[in-house]
Amino acid sequence: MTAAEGPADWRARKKAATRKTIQEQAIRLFLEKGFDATTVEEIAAAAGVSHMTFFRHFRTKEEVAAGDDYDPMIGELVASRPAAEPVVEKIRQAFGGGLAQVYAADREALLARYRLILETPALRARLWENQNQTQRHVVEALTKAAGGPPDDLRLEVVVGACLTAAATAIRVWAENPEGTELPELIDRAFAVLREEFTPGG
Amino acid sequence: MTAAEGPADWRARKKAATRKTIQEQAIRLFLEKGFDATTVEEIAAAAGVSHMTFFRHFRTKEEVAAGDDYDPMIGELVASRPAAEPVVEKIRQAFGGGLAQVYAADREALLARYRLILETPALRARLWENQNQTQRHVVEALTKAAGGPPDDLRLEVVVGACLTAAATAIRVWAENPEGTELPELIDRAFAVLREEFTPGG
DNA sequence: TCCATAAGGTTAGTGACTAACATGTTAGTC
DNA sequence: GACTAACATGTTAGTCACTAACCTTATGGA
Repeated sequence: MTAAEGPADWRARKKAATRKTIQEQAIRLFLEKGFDATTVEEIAAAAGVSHMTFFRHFRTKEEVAAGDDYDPMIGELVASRPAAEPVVEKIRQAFGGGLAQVYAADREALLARYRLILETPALRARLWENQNQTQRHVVEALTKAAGGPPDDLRLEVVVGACLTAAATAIRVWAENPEGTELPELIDRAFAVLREEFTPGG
Repeated sequence: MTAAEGPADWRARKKAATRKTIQEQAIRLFLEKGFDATTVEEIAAAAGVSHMTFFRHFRTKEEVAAGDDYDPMIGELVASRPAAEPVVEKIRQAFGGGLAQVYAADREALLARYRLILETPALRARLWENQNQTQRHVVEALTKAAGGPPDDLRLEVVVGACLTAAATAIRVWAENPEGTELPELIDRAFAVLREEFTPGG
């Protein structure tokens, strides 16, 4: 209770704390016993709340493990790149840069989370839904950054290919984290796009 | 009961007939009332079976609407292309060719099914899972077709980009079927890949 | 003091999906 | 022609994700 506190500020903090506790307990249990073998009831109990509170914070059991917290950020990063830069390069820089930070700060957590997702069908499905949503955000950001809406199909295909490349790099990394490091893999994945789709081919 | 009938042949036929009935009734109800508003119990009743029979034929409610019947075929089509052909061209030809047939025979059904899938979150997620599975099949087929396992990341990225391009074309088509026809869109999507990822930028 | 608000709890559902067990029908065997 | 194994299907009784309606509690302001 120092001084500068908004009206209902501590409420928000408490709510965020509850949310964080739920998420931590959920991830812990998922890693310990597997996603399917963990019930929402257990997660709620471990977090000291009722199962309704769980669902007030997360719409589904999948969302707590594979929710997408970074999505709006990616859109901004892409939009804030120099206008003259080619689309592929914008995405590559935005994505690579954003991920490098998470990677440096939290490599082990990122790895554990992705392995969990990749080995759980329900979470994999959810991850793709996220990727598609990211794609929509990026396409929207790029459309706004350019003048009029240029070529919908073109933009969607390019962004889709880039995100697929990035997702592939992450997948390959998670499957063999002892091998090449993630940033390097992302570089390589984008290099493949450039090399493979040349007319001289 | 003519003559040439395998031992347990008519069993298989009856089973296939039941499966087909369930699927037809399911799709009909999904299109009439929406996916979420249709219960498995209703589908089973409409098909004249119990809900257990439904689950013996389809593992989940999603599978009956967004199951992937063509997956093994794609693998074979890709593998049977001339070895010298670039990977992108193999996939483009295999995919384009296979889809053109379905398209010519069943355009309306294809459209209805895709619209249903695209407007239902649960089915969209399932569709992505399918695409990933197709990707695995194609990568496997190509790895086998080549000699040793060349570059895993390279192949995964290329195949992923191609399938994403095809999926984007289908999506754009389903969202606006009055516009450009699907085969044309697929051509364009692949053209975008070629044009956009050239080193010259 | 009293009331509005917002986080959380309780309870009673619905519906997808599973496991265990029962039934009828057909294919081969004696 | 009865006998049995195999198999598609049915019945029943669950578990668990998720929802809706309603109640409780605690804070912050009037």
